[in-house]
Amino acid sequence: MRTTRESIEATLDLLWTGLGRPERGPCHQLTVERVVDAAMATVEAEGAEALSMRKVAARLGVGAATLYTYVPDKAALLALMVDEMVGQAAPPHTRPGTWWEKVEAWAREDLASYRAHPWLVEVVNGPFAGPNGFAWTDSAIRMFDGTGLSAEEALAVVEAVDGLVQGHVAKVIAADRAQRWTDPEGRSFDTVQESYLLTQRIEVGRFPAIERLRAPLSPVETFEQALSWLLDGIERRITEHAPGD
Amino acid sequence: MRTTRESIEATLDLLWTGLGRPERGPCHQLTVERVVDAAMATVEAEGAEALSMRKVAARLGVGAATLYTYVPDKAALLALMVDEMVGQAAPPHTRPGTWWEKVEAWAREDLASYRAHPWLVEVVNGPFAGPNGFAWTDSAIRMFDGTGLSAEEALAVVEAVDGLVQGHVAKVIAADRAQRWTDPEGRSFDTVQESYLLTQRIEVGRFPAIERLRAPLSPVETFEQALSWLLDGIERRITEHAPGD
DNA sequence: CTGGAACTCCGTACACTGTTCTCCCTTAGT
DNA sequence: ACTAAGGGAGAACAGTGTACGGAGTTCCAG
Repeated sequence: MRTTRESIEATLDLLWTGLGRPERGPCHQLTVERVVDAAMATVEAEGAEALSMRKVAARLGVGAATLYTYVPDKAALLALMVDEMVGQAAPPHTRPGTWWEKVEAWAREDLASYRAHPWLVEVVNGPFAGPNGFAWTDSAIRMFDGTGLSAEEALAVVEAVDGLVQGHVAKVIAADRAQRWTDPEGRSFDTVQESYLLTQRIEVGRFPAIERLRAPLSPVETFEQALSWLLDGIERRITEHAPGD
Repeated sequence: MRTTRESIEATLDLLWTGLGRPERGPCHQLTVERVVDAAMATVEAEGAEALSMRKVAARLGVGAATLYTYVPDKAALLALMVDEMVGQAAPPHTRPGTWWEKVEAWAREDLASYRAHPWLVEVVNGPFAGPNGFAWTDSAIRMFDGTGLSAEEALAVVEAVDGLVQGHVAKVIAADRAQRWTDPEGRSFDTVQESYLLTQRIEVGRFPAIERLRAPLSPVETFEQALSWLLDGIERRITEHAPGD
């Protein structure tokens, strides 16, 4: 898992141009695409923590060391997986509606995609940018064509919304996991922790503001609120900035 | 790293009441606090990925298996570390100024704290809530005393801002790392990647919107923008909701 | 047609990881 | 003094990423 300069350039080559045929020696038995697909299948089935080179290799019917013919690193493999995943997302600027509707639809879809593929969260903020990532960012900036925002400002807005999504993703996924987990008697993690706290540990009056809570919002509802507030603020910025546009 | 019901309850006991003296057998050589402190020292010095039970044990001059007398799990140790860290943060509602100023100050300090202790990011969204976490949340809700917001809404606002912070934290930390990393010739990761892309791979016209970028904002500047937009939206909500308050 | 260079594939090995088992020895209560 | 509870820790287990070296394959130069 160590990053050397050689492996950086090898990874960038892989992202942008793929792997060429060898000029001598035996033909390739596999392709980079097949390796990436096998890695995606494993991670989809078993989660990010269970992704290992040996498992990917086993899925391809190949020795573990063979993967290093196609991919310099596990980090490079992850970068390829992320770019593949980004490539499957719809280009945001082609959605119908106003900039508000485009952003809202993209943000919701983004959250849903993270929930469906939780492994992405732990991996998406790697340092590498691939062609699909660039194409996506390009399209995202164009969501604000016609609003009068500069490209710089549009990118800042995109990163603001993306930041909000990613921040809530961690909470939503944690909540998903805490509900899915069950002990031998079938109780969820939340149930166990809540009953422990209520019956045993928390004295009345110790946390007065928390006691005022009656029906806290779910993480997804909180996300929807936060998104609308942020979009409100951005709208004010846009109308102030270019009122005649 | 497996979570069982026993280990959940043991962890909760540890968080809320600590570890009692043994009634028989030899005295404890260590305390839970010393184990947690040693773990914090290791993680502070070497990062989250390098934190291992053996290293913590070595720092205490003790065998690795001994730690399991004090702590049921690595997960429990991490939960204790997080609660300890949260306990060091200033209670948000005691800051001076309006709710806006309190939130802004807290958010900036939060971001700074994550940058100073990047290991927190990967660990803070665990399922466990300890006494310091509860106290902090309680204090955070109180930032909105006098605004007319209900406790539920106040909590939603807090989580919205926290989500924004956490989302940007990942980007800021990634940027920090990419700048700190250097190859044998002293070039940073960004430099290597950028020169690779500019000189070799990206044809003019492929990403027109990105080409319009002249001086993109830094991650921290983007965060400041996003925060002010979000606070704008929240202010609108507050004044609409309780205009006479 | 024949080296030999270049290359793929992969068994093995190394230095790690979290955790359990088992044994020894210290300690407190009776 | 005796017994049982329980702390301390060495060894082991099933994993991890990846470096190395050897075996076998393919192509090109002579």
